[in-house]
Amino acid sequence: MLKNYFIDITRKAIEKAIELKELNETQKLDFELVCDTPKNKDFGDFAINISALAKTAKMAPPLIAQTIAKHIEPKNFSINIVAGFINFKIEKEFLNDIVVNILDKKENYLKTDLGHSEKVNIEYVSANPTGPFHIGHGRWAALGSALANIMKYCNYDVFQEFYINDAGNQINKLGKSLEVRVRQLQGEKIELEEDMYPGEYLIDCAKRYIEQKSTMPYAEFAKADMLRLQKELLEKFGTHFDLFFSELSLYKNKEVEKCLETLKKSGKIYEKDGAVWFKSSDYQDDQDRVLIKSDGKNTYLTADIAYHKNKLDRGFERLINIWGADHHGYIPRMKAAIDALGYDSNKLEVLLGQLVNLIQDGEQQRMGKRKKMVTLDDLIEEVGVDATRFWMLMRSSDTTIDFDIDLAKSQSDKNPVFYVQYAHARACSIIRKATEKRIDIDNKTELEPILTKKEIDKFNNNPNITDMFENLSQESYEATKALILKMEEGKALLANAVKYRAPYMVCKYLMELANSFHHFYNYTRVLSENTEDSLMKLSLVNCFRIIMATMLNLIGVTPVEKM
RNA sequence: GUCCACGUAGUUCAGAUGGAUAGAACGUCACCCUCCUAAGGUGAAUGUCGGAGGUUCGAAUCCUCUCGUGGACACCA
Repeated sequence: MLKNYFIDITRKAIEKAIELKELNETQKLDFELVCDTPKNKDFGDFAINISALAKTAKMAPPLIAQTIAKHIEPKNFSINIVAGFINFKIEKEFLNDIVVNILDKKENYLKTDLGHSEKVNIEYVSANPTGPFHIGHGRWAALGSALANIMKYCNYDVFQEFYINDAGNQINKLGKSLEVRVRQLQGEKIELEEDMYPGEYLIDCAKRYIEQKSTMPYAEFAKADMLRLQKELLEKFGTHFDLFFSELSLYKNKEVEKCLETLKKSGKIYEKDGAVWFKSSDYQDDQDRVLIKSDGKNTYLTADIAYHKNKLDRGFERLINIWGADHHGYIPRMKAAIDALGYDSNKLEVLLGQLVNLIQDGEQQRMGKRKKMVTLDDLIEEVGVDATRFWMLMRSSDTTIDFDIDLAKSQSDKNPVFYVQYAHARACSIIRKATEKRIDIDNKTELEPILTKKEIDKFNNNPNITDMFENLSQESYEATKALILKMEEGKALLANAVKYRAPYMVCKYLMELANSFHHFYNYTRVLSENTEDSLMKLSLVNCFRIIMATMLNLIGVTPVEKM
C-alpha cells in the first residue's frame, strides 16, 4: 500500500535524524505516523504530519520537516514541505506499477491477509419463524452477508449462521393463530384472540394447509412454512447461511441442561423466590438474571447461553453477533455467562445496528410487527435487491436509517446505487466497443474493430502505460492519476472496512471510485485510431472494471454490464 | 430516574489514534454531447459542527456540565 510505503521511508528518515542528534531531545518516535491525502492537491498526493515531534525536538514544525526530508531520497516522487507536513508527489512510474499489479492479480488485487484464517462465526437475522421479515431484518441480512464476504476476502474463515427461535411460547401462539385461520376458511365463525398473530400471511399459510390436506399439528406446519418462506427470501436477497441452528435442538440434545450444570459448577447460580438466578452482577452486568422461572420453564437467555457455548465448543475463535440496538442491554449478561462458563468473553463481539424507519408519502412509520407493516418482501419487490442492499449498507450501522421508499424506488439519478452501477456499465461498454465492428457514419461502410482480443490479451500480459501519460492534457493526466490512486486506495479501505466491521465504508468508496471514473471518462477519449494509445487506456478501464466488480460483488450488488 | 447511541449545509449523511481552507450526495443556479452510455462531467451558492465551559501549539474529534432525539432498563422472546 502506497501510504505505508511513505510512512516507512519517513520513519526511517526520522530515525536517522534522531541518530544524528538533529532533533535535540527527541529520543525515539513515540507516536504513530499517519499518511493522509492532502485536501489541497497542489501540495502533493500524500502527506505526513510530523508536528507532534515539536514537543521533544523544541523546534518549529517546518524546520523539523526539512531536517527529516533531508534523509529521504526521492525516487519517482518529489517532496514539498508546507508547515509541519511532508508532502509527496508521485510520478508516473508509480501509477504504472499499480496498473501492472491490478492486471496481474485481477479480482485478488484488493486482498490482504488480515484474518490469518481465524475461524469466525457470524450470526445474524435470527428471527422468530412466526412471520415474514420486516425491513429491519433486511438491514441485518445485508450487513451480515456483506461483512461475511469482505472478511472471507481478507482471509477469515467465516461461517454464517442463523439462530431459529423456535422453542418459545410464540410457536404455540402461531399454531393457535393458524388454527383459527384454517377454521375461518372452512366456514366457521371464529375470531382471532387478542394475543394472536393478526397478519394476513397466515391466511395464505392456512390455504396451503388445506390444499395439502396436512395432518401436521398447526404449530409444526406454520413453523415449517414460515421458515421455508424466510429461507427463500434470504436466498433471493443474496444472503447465504451455512447453518440454520434450531433453538429447539438445544433442548432435544439436552444441551440446555448440560450448560446449566456447567454454570452451577461456576458457583454463580442461586435460588430465590422459587426461581433460579445467574449472578451476572459479579461480572459487568448491573443486575442478576433469571435462568429458570418459578413456573419451571427456562428463559430465553438460558437457551441462548447454551447456544453460545455450542458455538464456542465448535471451535470458533471469534463470535460476531448482529443485533438490533434494542438488545444492547443484553450484551453484558451474555458476556458474563461466557466468562462464567470458563470461556473468554472477548471472543464475543456484538454489532449493534440501529433500526430502520420507513418513510412513505413523506410520513414516518415505525418499524414493527403491525398489521399493515411493510415486509422485506414488499420492499424488494418495489425497489429491487440491488438498491435495497445498497441502501441498507450505505449508512454506518449506528445511524438510524430513514428508508424513503419513494426515493429508493424512483430509479433515477437520485439513487446512488445507479450512479455506481452506471460507472461499471460504462466501462463494460467501452471494453465491448473496442472489439466490435464500427459503422463509418459518412460512408456508411463497415470498419474493422479498433482492437482485437489478441492484441488486448497480449498487452495485458505485459502492460506498460508510462508512454500514455506523455500525450495527455493536464486535466486528463490529473483525472487519470486520481483514478489510479483511488483504485490503489481500495486495498487499505477494504482492510479498514473489515477492521471496523463497517461495510458502509465500501459503499462510500464505490461512490468515490465511480466519481473518479466518470471524471476520467469526461476528459479522456479511450478508443481511437492509435492502437497503442487505445491499448494503454483500455487497460486502465479494465483495471477499473475489475476493482469495481470485485467491490460490488463483496457487498452483494450486481455489477451490471449494460444499462 | 439510571444506562447506551446519536445531534455536522435546506435534506440524508461522511469526517475511525486531535492537524492544512470542515467534505459528499440530493435539492437550487449557470455551463459541457458531430465522437467510447448526458443514468455523466465542470463551476457557483450554502455551515454559530446542538449550547456552555475546560484540556493544548491546535478540538467536529478528548473531558465536564447542559439541551434535544431515539433506544434499553421482565420470572417476554
